[in-house]
Amino acid sequence: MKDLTHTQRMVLGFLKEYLSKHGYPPTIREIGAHFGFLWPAARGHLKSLEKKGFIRINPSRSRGIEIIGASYPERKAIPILGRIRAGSPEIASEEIDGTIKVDETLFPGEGLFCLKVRGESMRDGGILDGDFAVVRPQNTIENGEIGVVLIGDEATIKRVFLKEKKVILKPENKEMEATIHEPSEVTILGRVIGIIRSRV
Amino acid sequence: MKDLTHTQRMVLGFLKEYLSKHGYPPTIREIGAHFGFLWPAARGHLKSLEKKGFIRINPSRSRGIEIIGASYPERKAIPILGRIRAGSPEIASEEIDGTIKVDETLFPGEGLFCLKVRGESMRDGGILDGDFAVVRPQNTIENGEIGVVLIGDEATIKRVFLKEKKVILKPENKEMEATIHEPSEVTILGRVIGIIRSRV
DNA sequence: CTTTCATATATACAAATGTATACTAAAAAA
DNA sequence: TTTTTTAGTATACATTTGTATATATGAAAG
Repeated sequence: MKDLTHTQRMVLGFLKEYLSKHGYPPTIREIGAHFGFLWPAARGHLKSLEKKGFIRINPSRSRGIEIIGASYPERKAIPILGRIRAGSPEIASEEIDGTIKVDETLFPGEGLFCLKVRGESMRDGGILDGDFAVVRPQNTIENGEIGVVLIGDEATIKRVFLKEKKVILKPENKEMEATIHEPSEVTILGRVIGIIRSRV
Repeated sequence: MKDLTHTQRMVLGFLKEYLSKHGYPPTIREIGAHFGFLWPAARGHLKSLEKKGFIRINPSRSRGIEIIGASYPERKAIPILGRIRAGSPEIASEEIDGTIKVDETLFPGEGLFCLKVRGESMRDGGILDGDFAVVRPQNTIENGEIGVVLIGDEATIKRVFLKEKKVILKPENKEMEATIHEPSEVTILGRVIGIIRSRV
């Protein structure tokens, strides 16, 4: 996607702000008035934004500006799992401790779930005790990614390496040692695609 | 809140559907056309919906229909600021790079904003490059909390200590040194109350 | 050096859109 | 019964709003 000029970025910012404030987009004249220039100039910026793919202008419709990608982000509730039952890919409702609602755009994908992080084992990787880890369920994982792994009955978050047919689970903490496992011992539940921390 | 008639409920439903589909509300004529009756009838329904408190009609504004309550349910958009202008407590629209929508319950408070973290200075505190820091604006900060501080023209995130009438800004990174400032040199913009990280 | 693009003013015009009023009719409320 | 609310049709009008074009300047690109 092409770069925006300063003015174009400002106009796009105003569009988003106006939209979230009023629930409908501004008119071309309102945009011009906000920035202090005459409105035909605003139209030029809108045309540029459309050409660069940031917005869509519906011809002849008043306020017919759609912000592409962010128009009306579908919000989804991500369930927070207190415990993970061995071998169950689907989420049982009794395991849901609550939900967190976040932008679809921020964490895309289906079937996401959250885990509350316990312990300091991933501290050096920027994952602290009490954080919520956003997990995308998947059966395999790329070498070196942070995954949610089930060992026996317990789910842990570790950086996962695959080496010589062994699974190496490496904590991001200098005081802790990596553990080596047979592939049959561990089950990959998913990849950590995000962290949400609240320290209110 | 008063009950709606069948037609009114239908109209309200269409409003929500149209809004989520297009990103902007329908015109009165579009509402009428959708239901097959002439548009002045639709205006009557809108007036009723407004009187009963379900929508707000902005006079003389095209598509100026706001759905009260239901449209933006218990969710707030937190603006992402690209840069922070010195000395301006209020948020200028040209500085908004986008928004993140999260639960009110997760990050309560008014006037929150987000900053995209740059650099490794808070790495050991679990704040990584590229994270979004959720900031609650406030003028003072408790000793040892993580704050957003303006030095000159630049905003940085540091752990803030107040000691012997000096302000100590301590990076959470063993390779970096704390800096000591006169209180007049620094402006406390807010406290970091959360972190959102997306590594999709 | 010429062309293009970004930015902006100024103006004319057509289309879209909201406002208002008159009228009818059935159902609900007083 | 009488009045109010709901639900329409029909029409006129003013305002809002988008479209288009001519003009100009400075910066960037070729």
